[in-house]
Amino acid sequence: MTTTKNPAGEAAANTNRSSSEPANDFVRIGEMAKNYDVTLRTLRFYEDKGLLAPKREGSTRLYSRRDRTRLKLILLGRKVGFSLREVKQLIDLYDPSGSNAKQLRLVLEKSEKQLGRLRKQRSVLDEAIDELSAHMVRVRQLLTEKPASRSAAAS
Amino acid sequence: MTTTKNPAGEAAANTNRSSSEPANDFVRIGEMAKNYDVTLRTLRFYEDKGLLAPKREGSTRLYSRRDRTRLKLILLGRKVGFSLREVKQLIDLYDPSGSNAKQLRLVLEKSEKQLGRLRKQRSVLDEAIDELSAHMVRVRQLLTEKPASRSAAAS
DNA sequence: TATATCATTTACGTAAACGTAAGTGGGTGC
DNA sequence: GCACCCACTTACGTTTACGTAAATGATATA
Repeated sequence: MTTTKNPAGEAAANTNRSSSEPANDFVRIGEMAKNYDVTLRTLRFYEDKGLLAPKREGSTRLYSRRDRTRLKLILLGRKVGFSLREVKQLIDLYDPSGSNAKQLRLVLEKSEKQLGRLRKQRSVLDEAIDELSAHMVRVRQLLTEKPASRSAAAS
Repeated sequence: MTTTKNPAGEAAANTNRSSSEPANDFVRIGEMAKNYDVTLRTLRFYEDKGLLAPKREGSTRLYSRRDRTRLKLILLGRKVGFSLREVKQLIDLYDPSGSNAKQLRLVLEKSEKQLGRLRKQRSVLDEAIDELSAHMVRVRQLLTEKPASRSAAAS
């Protein structure tokens, strides 16, 4: 009995561990973390927030291909600036496997809004860059001028 | 004795209150907040953090022109993405009124670093925008195609 | 059997920049 | 003399996305 007790009679083709091929249908949390460059904490956190729901073998989490796809979506969502709450909403729409019609439209809507927010962020950023550059120009002038100048470096 | 007791014998040319001209040498926190569009809480918070140090008339804060200049700098710093801690460092450099030499250089250094961070942020943002746009394209395709398509909307 | 590795849960901690409530004081107008 | 407004202080609350113990369980290897 060195090869596990096979607790629930489930699919237990759990041969070698460090196979780098993601051909295994299920991976454990460690692999998952490595493959997607997130921490274990993050994966558990996402689960806690209802974003992931891997199956369990006893207490051990097993992530399926669907879970991996979901994680990819989550990470994409995060990358493009959605909060986890929003990501969850979007994923909850996607998931009911009936992603047929207005669900996609809703995703588009949200995406457009987010796109707007991103563009605005970019303009704010550009403004900041401009102002910082301008300020640097002023400081440089103070440096090259004779040190006989007064304050007046604000605005 | 309807015109105040003039508590400390200080300059008390405190004539009319709602003068919209910032010609008064000292303003109180309410004016300050209005003029720079910040909350009272913010001003007190900045003071608590050592970023501002208005003088007091009794317990009432009075902000001088220098204080206003400092606030402008603070807000500029915040706008270009410095943390309050960083802003404080920069201002503490500026202020010793001996802003002669390497202080300005240091300001420039920090500013260049920050500029780099801002540019990087922008590139991240641009990437996000691109990815979101790309994703939207895919979703739109799923919408225009006959609804006979399968999953595979990730990545 | 002892050890090492990977996993689990619970739960408090962190960072930034204030928001917000609660209770109080000072000065002014009527 | 009371109502108001503006201001003050103290101090806990908020938000997001995890980090970081701490204590324990399960599995594999030597």
